[in-house]
Amino acid sequence: MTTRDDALNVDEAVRAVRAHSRRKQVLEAAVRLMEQTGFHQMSMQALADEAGVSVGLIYKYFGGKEDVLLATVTSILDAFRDQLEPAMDAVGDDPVERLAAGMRRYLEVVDTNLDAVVLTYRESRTLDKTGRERIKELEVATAAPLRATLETGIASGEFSPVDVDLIVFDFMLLAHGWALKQWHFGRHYTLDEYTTLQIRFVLNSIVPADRRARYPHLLRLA
Amino acid sequence: MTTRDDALNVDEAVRAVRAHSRRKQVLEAAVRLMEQTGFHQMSMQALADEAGVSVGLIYKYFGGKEDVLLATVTSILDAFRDQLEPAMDAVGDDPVERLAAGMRRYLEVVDTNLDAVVLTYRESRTLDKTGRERIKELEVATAAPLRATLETGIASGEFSPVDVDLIVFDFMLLAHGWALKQWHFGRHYTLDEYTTLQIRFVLNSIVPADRRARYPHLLRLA
Amino acid sequence: MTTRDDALNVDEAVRAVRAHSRRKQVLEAAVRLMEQTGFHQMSMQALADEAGVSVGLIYKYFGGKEDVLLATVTSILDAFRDQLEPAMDAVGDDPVERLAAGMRRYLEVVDTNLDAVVLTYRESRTLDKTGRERIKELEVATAAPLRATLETGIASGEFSPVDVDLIVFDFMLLAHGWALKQWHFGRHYTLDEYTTLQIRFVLNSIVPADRRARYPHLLRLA
Amino acid sequence: MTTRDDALNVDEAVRAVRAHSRRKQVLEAAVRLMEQTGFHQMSMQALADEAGVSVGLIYKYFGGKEDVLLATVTSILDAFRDQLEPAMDAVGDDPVERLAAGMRRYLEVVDTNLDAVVLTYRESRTLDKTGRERIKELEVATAAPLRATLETGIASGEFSPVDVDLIVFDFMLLAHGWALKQWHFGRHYTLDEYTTLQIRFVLNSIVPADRRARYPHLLRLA
DNA sequence: AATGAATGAGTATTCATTCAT
DNA sequence: GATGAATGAATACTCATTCAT
Repeated sequence: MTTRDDALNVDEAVRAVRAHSRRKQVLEAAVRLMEQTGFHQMSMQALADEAGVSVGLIYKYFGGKEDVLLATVTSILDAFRDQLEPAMDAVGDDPVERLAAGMRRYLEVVDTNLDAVVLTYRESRTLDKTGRERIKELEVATAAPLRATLETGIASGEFSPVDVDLIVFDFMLLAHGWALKQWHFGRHYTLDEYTTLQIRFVLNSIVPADRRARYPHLLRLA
Repeated sequence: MTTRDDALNVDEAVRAVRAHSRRKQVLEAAVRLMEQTGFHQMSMQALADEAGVSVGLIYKYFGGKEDVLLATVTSILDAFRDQLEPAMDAVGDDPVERLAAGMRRYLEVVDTNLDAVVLTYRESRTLDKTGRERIKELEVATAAPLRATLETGIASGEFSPVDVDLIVFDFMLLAHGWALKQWHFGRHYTLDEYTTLQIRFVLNSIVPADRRARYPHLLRLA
Repeated sequence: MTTRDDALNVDEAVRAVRAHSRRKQVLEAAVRLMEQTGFHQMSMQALADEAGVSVGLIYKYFGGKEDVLLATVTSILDAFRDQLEPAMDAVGDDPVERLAAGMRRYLEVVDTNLDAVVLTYRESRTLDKTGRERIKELEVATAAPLRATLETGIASGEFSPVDVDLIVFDFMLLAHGWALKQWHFGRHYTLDEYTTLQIRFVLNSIVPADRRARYPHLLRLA
Repeated sequence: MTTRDDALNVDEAVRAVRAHSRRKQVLEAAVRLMEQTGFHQMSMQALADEAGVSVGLIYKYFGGKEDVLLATVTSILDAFRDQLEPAMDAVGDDPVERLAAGMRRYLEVVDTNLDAVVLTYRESRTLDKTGRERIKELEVATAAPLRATLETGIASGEFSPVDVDLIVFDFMLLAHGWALKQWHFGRHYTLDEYTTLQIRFVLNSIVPADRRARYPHLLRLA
């Protein structure tokens, strides 16, 4: 490889890094604004001001307003995907413990992205068909680790033979509920309380009665 | 009271009826349109066309576009409020049976208002503070019959001493999930299957193990 | 027909008249503005101001900016179509006299629409395919009376057996030239001089030498 | 003059050549793009891409977008100026032959610059006053050889005593017509047919009847 | 009561031009 | 010399709302 090639590669790398940082800059501003007012109320000018760039530049890095929305929602779902598995691996092999750890981390991510989660529900209809499909795929993929543990646990008897798909989506709904009904839950529970109660609610339903005594820290009544 | 007064009253009554019917006409059109495109995409002209009235007339019956939204969402929540209690009364006094019947009817209402339920989540941020408060109150009020039965059942031992408020909101989330995740659930379950599975999921968690045998029709595995 | 129907028809008629007058109002303003600056330089806001209406209203009567252009150009071509034949009929049956009269009137119309004619050349590429086709058809149709007289005259020997289509287009080019090269011709000739010279130029070429003496008022040297 | 000065001069020469080649590169790209879409639709970015240079560089060689247009149109008119006289000289001294040869070559240049000629008509109003004056001067200068021959011929009796200026402009209009009305003429004639017919049309009008027999190759009917 | 013509503020997007590297 | 990232002014079009009839 010649020096010239090196220079080119360096240039490209620099550009890629800058592009990524610019995108992040805009996406973070977008989340901040959409939290307050929603996607439709957010003008591109306002977005530019909040991000500290010019309007025109946003169009260099995004296809348009809708593309900003898609990227915003996608980046949130990526956060779920990247954090769930490590958290579950950290507690060992017991399916019940793993599931509980996954749920807890899931809720932590929801809590740090409260408005972004709400956004996912509010604005998905705004996206075009392709965008919506992408989101749905990601949402399913996001919960894969929970699904896997549930299946393992059912096979080895730690869980009742429940409908895996339903339970996973149910838990996601309850977790998203922390964001969706924040106006209610936020007034009555801390995140920790909410997490503990929901984990107990789910496990109570799917751990066979004769095995519950093994998980007093998870299932003990308040 | 004179004849003239009577005439006036009749006139007033006629006017009131007509006004009510006009409002309904517009609201139904609004739901149809918002289902397809969302609130922001719905123009007042399109609403007028769909409702078969003129634009100007809508402003006689509603304060503005946002008021149409508020009225739309409110009318949906009213449907919940009006239908839950009768359905529960129809099955007698047993708290478990009553709760199950309430849940089933709740899900039926969700199913006949799929898009309207989604609307509730999508557009609530669009409303002003007053409107949002009104919606939240209604949503809480809507579930009151379920809450009451749950409390009764806990007091009499039919249910474990769970957190009532949480369980009620959890169930509402799961019920709304039928609409919110229709793209997923609609492909995998019929409404009846979804209902049966969710009722079992909830009851499994909150009916004490030693009482479950009494409700084989609700808790028997599929 | 009932009174109600009459009322409806009257309403419709009123609306049609108003619509036509509004369109004319806008088109005249459009010609004034495009004369000065060209189509692309004309903003819809400026057009609205010049026409004395609001921006929104223009969109009630026209599909968009390009539609305004199409309508403008079309209305000019209509003027040609409506004026040529009467002027030719007024001078009787002699083909040479008829042709000369047609040319003269054609040039008068060009002169009263100087900028509009230039517009036709300048902005036709701006129109979409359908629009361009429409313009071309109209332009051909516009010259139909000239074409007919030329054919008649060739058949009866008043004209040499020239290529009719070419001569007609040639004359149109020369007539449009009064507008297109106004910066040059306008400085050297009056409209009347230009007309006389061009008619003589064309007739000299297509009237057989032995018949020229019959038209001293048209062919006499200056 | 020192070696150093020589080196500088060589540098300057190299730079001048490169600059000239760069300009040509951009102008050719500009013609290609404007042919397709017109001046206003051509973005500087698109021009840079088509020319294979960066946007910034265009601003080194041209004052701005309008300057590119002026240079483009000017370069086309230069082509006319450079080619007309040699073609006329090649056929000898006879004014009629010279004029015919000039017309033929003029039309050949039009044919190889079809879109550029149209451009001249379309975009002239886009230029500022100075630019427009420059174009007009060039256009007059362009036809100088035709004008000269016509004057010579009139003096020596080969041509009737016509208005020289008018005839020259008339011929230019007819020649430009091959480009302006290409949509019509292109379908009915080849370039050669069009040329022959137009030359005959003009000469028939300006060569005295008693001299026409001398030019059977130019005036014979098809 | 009912209409729909008219308004004009609001907004996504484009693009000529500049300038740090 | 050469690049292309960054700017921000400009503009077509939409649509909630009003009001004369």
